[in-house]
Amino acid sequence: MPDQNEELKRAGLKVTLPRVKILDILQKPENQHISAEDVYKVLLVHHEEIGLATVYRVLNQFDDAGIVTRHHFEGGKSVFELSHKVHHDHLVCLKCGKVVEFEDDVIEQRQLNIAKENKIKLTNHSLYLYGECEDEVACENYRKSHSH
Amino acid sequence: MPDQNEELKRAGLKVTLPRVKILDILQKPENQHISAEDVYKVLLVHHEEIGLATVYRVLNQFDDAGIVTRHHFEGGKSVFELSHKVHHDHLVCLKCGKVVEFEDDVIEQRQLNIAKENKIKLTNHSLYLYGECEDEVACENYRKSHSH
DNA sequence: ATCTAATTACAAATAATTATCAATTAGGGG
DNA sequence: CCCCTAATTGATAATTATTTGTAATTAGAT
Repeated sequence: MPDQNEELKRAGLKVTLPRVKILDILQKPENQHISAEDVYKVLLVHHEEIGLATVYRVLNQFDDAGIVTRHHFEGGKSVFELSHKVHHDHLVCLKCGKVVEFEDDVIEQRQLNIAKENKIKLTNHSLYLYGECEDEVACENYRKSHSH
Repeated sequence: MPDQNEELKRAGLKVTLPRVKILDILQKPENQHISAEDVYKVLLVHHEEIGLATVYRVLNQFDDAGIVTRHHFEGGKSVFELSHKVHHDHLVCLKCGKVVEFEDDVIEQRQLNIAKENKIKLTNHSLYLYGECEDEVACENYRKSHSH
């Protein structure tokens, strides 16, 4: 019994094919930050007959259960990633779409200070850095190999 | 000739009633971070017969011209604010919707370092802190007076 | 005052996401 | 192991935020 199933049960969710399959997809390194639409596309490629509405529903359930985290990157649509134990922020290349995760204690601490100064209890935050790879060749290669 | 008109001309936009009116609304302190929908509602209150599509179009033109800045706060819809000369980030109370602008040189500097370490040239970033007012009475009052 | 390209209003289109609901299924109890 | 029921799913309609097409209107140069 893979511990994927355990994770679902812990969240009070029945172990169903759509949920296991979607969890599978999220686990793959190349899908670390993936949109609902793209999850759906991967399912199609695998010939899994799972509706788009189900994908959205399952991702929302995973978000509620803390299994995934939802991000609002530039461009309108949400992307999801498996929740990590440690908090981190994101650095995104706008040309190739590469996402680098980082964590900076100094920034975290300053944020707490700023919230405190303004008498607001911090519940969460979002920090996204956007830029362009300095190595253009690597950037272009990445873009090609990750275009859906 | 108010310098609002100058601002429009500088951007290569004709001085029309919808654009002047919308710029007017954005100027008001209570509308510093306002959605297209809410701009439209304010126009309705002022009995201005300006279509919602026009509001969106004008805000996009203002964004292109650098007159306003678009933000993607939590909750799906974009909000706009008049572009300030100095960069700043935002602290938002999720209960009353109050927005505090802040600027932190230490955070800015760390961001540059992180981008550099990852060989990405930073073009822009978004940092939003979300929390809840510690003064619940003030929070509730703010919410009431700003509910659209 | 005239003319033309820019702009507008309105309706219809689109994109992302959510709700509805009948049909199906996981998994506990017998 | 089978049955039952509540949970889940798929298909589709509905919603929300936003954009686009188009015919009519208007700002501002000539």
